[in-house]
Amino acid sequence: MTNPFIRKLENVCQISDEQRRELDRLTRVVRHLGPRDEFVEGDDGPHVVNIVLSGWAIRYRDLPDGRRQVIAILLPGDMCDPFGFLLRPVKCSFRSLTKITLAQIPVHKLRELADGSPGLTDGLWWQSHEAGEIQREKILSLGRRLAIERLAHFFCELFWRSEVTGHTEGSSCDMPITQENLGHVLGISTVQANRSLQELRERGLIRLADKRLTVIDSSMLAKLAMFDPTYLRRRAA
Amino acid sequence: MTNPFIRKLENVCQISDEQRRELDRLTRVVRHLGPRDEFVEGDDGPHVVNIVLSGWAIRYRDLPDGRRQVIAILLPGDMCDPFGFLLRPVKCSFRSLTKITLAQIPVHKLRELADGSPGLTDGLWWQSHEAGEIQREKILSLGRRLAIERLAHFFCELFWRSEVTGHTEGSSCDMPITQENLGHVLGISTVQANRSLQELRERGLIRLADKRLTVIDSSMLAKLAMFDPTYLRRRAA
DNA sequence: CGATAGGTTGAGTCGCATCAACCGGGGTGG
DNA sequence: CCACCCCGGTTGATGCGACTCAACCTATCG
Repeated sequence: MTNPFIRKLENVCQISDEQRRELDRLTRVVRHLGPRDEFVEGDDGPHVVNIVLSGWAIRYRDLPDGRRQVIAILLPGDMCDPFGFLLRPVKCSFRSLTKITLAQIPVHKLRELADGSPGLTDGLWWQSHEAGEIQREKILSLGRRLAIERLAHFFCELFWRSEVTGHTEGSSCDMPITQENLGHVLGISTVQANRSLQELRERGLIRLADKRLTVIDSSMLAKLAMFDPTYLRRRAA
Repeated sequence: MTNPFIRKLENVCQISDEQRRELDRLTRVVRHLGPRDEFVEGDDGPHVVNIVLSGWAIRYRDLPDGRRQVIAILLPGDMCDPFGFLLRPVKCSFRSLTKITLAQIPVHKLRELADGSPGLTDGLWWQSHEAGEIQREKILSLGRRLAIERLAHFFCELFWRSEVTGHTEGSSCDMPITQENLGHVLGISTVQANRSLQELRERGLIRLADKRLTVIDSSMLAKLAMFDPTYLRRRAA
C-alpha cells in the first residue's frame, strides 16, 4: 500500500520522484497506538508534525461538564493538526478509534522540503484549506441538518475522503466507529445515532456491519444528505 | 480611528512604521456597501483580498431547500476569506449586516509585503489559524450547547473580538444584528433567538437595545456560556 | 465463564420548531 | 402631512425531533 500522505498530496499537486523518496524517508519514523488511546500534539516535542498513516482517529473538544463534540475525523493521510507545520497546536484533544500508525516528521524537515518546492507547499496549504472547508460543512450540518441527514452526509463525506487515498473497494469502505462516537461526531445522542442508522438501513440506502460501510443507493443517500462534494478536493475536480 | 486590520495584526506580531505606512496605503482602495448587500469574493477580480474596515458582515452557506447557516461573523479587521491571500476562495456567500467598507488589496501586493517580513507573514497566518479556532468553537456550540448557552457564548466571543480592535466602550459594544440573523448564526429559529435573549435579560446578564450590547454580569455570562477565551488571541495572552 | 463494550428497544420528557397573530416605529408615497 | 406599509420584535399554542433513563441483548475477550 502506498503512503497515504503522499497519495493525498498528489491529488492536488505534482510530486517528483525525488520528493516522493524524501517524503517516504520522512514518514518512516512512526508511533503505534492502540484503539481508544489519547494522545497529545506536542507529546514528542513541539516540533513534530503528526500524520496518520493507518487507522482512524478523532480530534475533539469537551465542555467542562463533560459534553463531548468531535471536531474532525482523521483518516490515513491526514495531518492531525492542519496548521501543525506552522503554528502552535490546535486547542483540541486527540484519540484513536482503531489501532493507528502516526508518522512523525520534524517541522523543520518538512519546511525545508517544502521551501524547495512551491508545488509541495501548495499541497500542504491545500490540506489546511480542505480541513477548513470540512469544518464549515460541519457547521452547516450541526446547525441545520436533521439527525438522519447529518448521518447520511457523514457517510457521503467519509466515503468520498476514503476514495482519495484508495481506501474504498467498490461501494464499500471501512467505518470503524462506534455509535457512541458517531453521536459525538454528529452532535446527537447514542440512541439517536442508533435510530437514524436503522432508518438508513430500512430505507435501503446503506449497509453497515463489521465496521464496514456499503453504500447501496448513493444517489438517494446524497440527495437525503444534500451532499455537494465541491467542498472537497476542489483542485482535482 | 486607526486601521482595524493593522490593529488586529499588531495584536499578534510586530509591525514597523514603514510597514504600517505601506499597509495603510494598501487599504486605501475601498468599496462601500449598504446594509443587507450580497457580495462575492472574486467580484473584483480573483486576485483581491477583501478586508472589512468598518461595519459587520457574515459568511454563510445555504442548503438547497433554503435553510441557512451563518459560518462566521466578519468584524472590522477581518479578512473575508481567511485563505484569501493564498488559495481559491471559500465556498460561501457573503452579506453585509450594516453599511460596510471593504479594503481591497491585490493578492500579489500583500504577498510581496509579507515575503519581506516574517513577522507580517506570521500575523497573517495567525489570523487564518484564529479563524479555524473560531470555527471549531462554533462546532462545539452547535453540537453541544443549548440555545441560551450558544447565545451567551456568542456574546462573549463577539465582545472579546471587538475589544481587540478597540470597538468596545467599557462593558458595551456594537451588536448590529437582527434576531433573524442571530438564529442563522446560532442554528436556532428566530423565535427561539428572541426567547433566549429575553431570558438573558431577565437573568440580568446583559442589556441589548438599539443595536448595542452591554454586558452586565460578565462572569455569570461566561459561566453560562462555558466561555474559555484561550481559543482567541493566543499569542498575546 | 463471567465481565464488559457495543448495540437495540421502549417510555416519558424536554427543547426547540412551526404557525400565527399582533405590536411599534421608521420610512415612503400619495 | 398623514396614512400606510413593512421590517423587526414579541407572544401564545401546538407538534415534532431528539434526549434521557433504563432495560436487555449479543459478541468478544481475558
